[in-house]
Amino acid sequence: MHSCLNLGWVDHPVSTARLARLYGLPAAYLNKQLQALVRAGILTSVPGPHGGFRLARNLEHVSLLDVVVAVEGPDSAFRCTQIIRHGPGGRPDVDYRSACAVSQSMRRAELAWRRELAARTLADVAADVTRQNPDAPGHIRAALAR
Amino acid sequence: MHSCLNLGWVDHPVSTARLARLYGLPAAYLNKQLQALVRAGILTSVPGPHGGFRLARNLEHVSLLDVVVAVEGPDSAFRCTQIIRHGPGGRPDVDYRSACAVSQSMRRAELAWRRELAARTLADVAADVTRQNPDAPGHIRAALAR
DNA sequence: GATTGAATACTCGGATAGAGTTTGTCCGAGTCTACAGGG
DNA sequence: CCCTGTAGACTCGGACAAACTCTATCCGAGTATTCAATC
Repeated sequence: MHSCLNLGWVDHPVSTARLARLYGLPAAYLNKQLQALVRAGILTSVPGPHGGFRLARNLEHVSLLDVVVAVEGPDSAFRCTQIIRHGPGGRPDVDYRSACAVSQSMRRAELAWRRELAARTLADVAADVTRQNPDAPGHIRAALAR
Repeated sequence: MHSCLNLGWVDHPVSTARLARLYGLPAAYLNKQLQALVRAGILTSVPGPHGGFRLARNLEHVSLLDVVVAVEGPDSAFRCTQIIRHGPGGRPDVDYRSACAVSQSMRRAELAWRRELAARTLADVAADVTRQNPDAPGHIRAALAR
């Protein structure tokens, strides 16, 4: 998310090494995550010299949920193992991921989490950043200038 | 959670082995989780023959969040590593777990999740179970009878 | 027959290994750039 | 002086190990029961 925000301040491709150096991160590892963002259509990659990553679309059109799903995967955090299928009164033909009352409650909670993340875009977060720390964009632009 | 619900149908201590046999679970592993629920004050343990676990308080007074916190631990699922502390414009004296805009948004989403879990008690879930499957309590009582 | 004592079986409780997922690393394929040689 | 070809360096991309968390297991401490011996 921070890398996406940083890319929002500039308008030219930035290499993984440059982005990683901002926070002292392992470049190869960050690259792995950025690739996931490319597969999700959030970033685009440019090979060769002067290449790197840039935003595929405006920050307004990228929700926090988009980023989370891209990095963490599409599976929900709570996974129902259908445990009561093997219990007394359990039927093999019922899908307890939707029928089990416990699973329903857990999914409802996770849905609230996702709803909150979906309602917030990276542009909203960027606005908060500039409000709280107006010279942050300048710092980032300077660090990412060619 | 299922074990707590099951204990809600009976009023005598039930051993780990009995509870585990309901779903074909490893008894020693379930015991570990039940111990966590005891430490959290949700269950009480009774040693010796005819011992086991029983509810420490009524299901109405146990929220899903209580169970989750007892088993998963008190730490939030999202942990801010204060990454921007090492970036340009980062200050060592600021706690970015509360100051960072990204962290704020993630925490807000997790708060929505916790709020949902806190608003729902095990008694609510038990009511759903009896509504959807009225003979489930009978099945469990029969399986857990001395 | 009632009581007391010890032995026994059953329970929880925390310390100890094994699998799975996340984190971190490496090298190869592709591409733009820059330079040198020739026209 | 301009053009073209080639070598080089830089980038992403996916395949490969290490660390950590979660899952699963084992054995010891404690307690109610039960049985037998005694009063």
